[in-house]
Amino acid sequence: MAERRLFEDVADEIRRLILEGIYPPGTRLPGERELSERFEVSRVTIREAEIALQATGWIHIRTGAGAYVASELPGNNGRLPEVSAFELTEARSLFEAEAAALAAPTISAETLARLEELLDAMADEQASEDEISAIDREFHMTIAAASNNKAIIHVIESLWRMRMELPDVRTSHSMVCRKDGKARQAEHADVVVALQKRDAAGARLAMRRHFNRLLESMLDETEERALVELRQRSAESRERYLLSAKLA
Amino acid sequence: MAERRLFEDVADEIRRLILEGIYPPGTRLPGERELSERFEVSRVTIREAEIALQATGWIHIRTGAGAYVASELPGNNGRLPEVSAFELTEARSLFEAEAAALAAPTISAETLARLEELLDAMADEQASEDEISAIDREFHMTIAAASNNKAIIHVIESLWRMRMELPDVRTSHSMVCRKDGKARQAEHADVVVALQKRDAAGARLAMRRHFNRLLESMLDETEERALVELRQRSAESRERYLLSAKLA
DNA sequence: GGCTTCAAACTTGTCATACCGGATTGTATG
DNA sequence: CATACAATCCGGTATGACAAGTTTGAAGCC
Repeated sequence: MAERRLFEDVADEIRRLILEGIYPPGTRLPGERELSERFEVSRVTIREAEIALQATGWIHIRTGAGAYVASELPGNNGRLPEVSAFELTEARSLFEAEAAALAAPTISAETLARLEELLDAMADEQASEDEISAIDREFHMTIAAASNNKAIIHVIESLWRMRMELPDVRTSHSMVCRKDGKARQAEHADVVVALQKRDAAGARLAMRRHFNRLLESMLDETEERALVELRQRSAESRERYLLSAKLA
Repeated sequence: MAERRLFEDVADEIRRLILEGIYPPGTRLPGERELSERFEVSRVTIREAEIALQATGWIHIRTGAGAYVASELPGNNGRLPEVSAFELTEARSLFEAEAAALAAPTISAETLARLEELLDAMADEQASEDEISAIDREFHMTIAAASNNKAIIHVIESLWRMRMELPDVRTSHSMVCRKDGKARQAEHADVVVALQKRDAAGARLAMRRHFNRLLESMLDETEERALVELRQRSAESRERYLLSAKLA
């Protein structure tokens, strides 16, 4: 069970000490030799821990001088913030709609052709959930890329990462997406049609409708889940009351 | 000056080999002993390089089995993409306008009061460029925060980081911002007025106007700087970038 | 023949020790 | 008082050794 590597434990411990303010930003950590005595590990292990911490931006090692706590802790930088599925979908609704509007006037024929291919691919009944998801991603990222703006592409990419990597969001989506295939298909098609017409306002509207429907589905799903829980709980209490009745 | 540490060179080299496809994702790297012979360094150094690569997500070390290239390379994840000042400003124009529109209906009196304070603070003639910049940041982030959507806040925060941390973008801005204080002041005030009226469309428009003016200033600046060779191209860019203004 | 078992071979994990060269610091010198 | 220098501290790297985990293939069993 304790199959972790030693230097990882040491790194976690040092990170903790930094977070607790024992070693505030900018200060110098004890030398490798002193730390190796304090943690009762070899100097090599301390070095490995410090190298891992340096690679992730927590400290910064100066040859011959010592290891110093970074002035700005990594915190959430690079990591994903904890957002709800609602927040994420709302943000995508706004941002991806603008990306589509921006792409509409200048989108190329090749890109439009690719989008149509993706529409067909997604219509395939016997595709797995993962495959569908990959196609969905490419559809949205293709439109984002057509905005021709690397900042926008980066933002939409990071929103997609939240969609895939945050557990709560992932489950929320997989619940909603299961039976919404048809609706999504139609909405995607609407977006493509607007793009084909080079209609910026239309593309924006179609993209917003897509996400707003998703938002509504998620709200329904939440209500449904709450209802199920409620029923289950009342069933339990019913049982409990019946039990006490029997006992009486 | 080139006093880099050995293990960093080794790590860079291994990273390069991975990127070049010599070691495709999922494959196993040669053992530490073999690598130490090939690079003509000790096994300790190889270990340090591999630990640094693992900490940044390039490889994944399995005790007793070997080091494997990560199936999904980190690429730019976490790091800032290289975007131009134009792209960034265009993205902010679209996204921050939507954030303001979203914030307008529900923004609190306290937040509005804080925004007015910030307006006054920015009007201060004798503030340094850095202070102005900090106030500017708080102004935009306060509005983003009022959207009450953590995904949106995260996105706008990362856009601000690009503004501050990408050298090219930074110089572009400092050139434009130097004499534009008055214009910015008025535009910020317009945004606040619209928010006070809980006018979503007005807030969106005011925010777009703010960034579009910035965009035009930057284009002018570019033209001035490289008048001869870039005139043709920047005219195209102007058309291209001002498309987003027309869409409003 | 095909499947299971298990030990040998290989790999990473950690350690102790040694020495080099850069950084710091305190002291002696002008 | 400022400067130069040397003692010392510290990180960087190398070597060799052993512990512990994984792979692999052959022996043995069904």
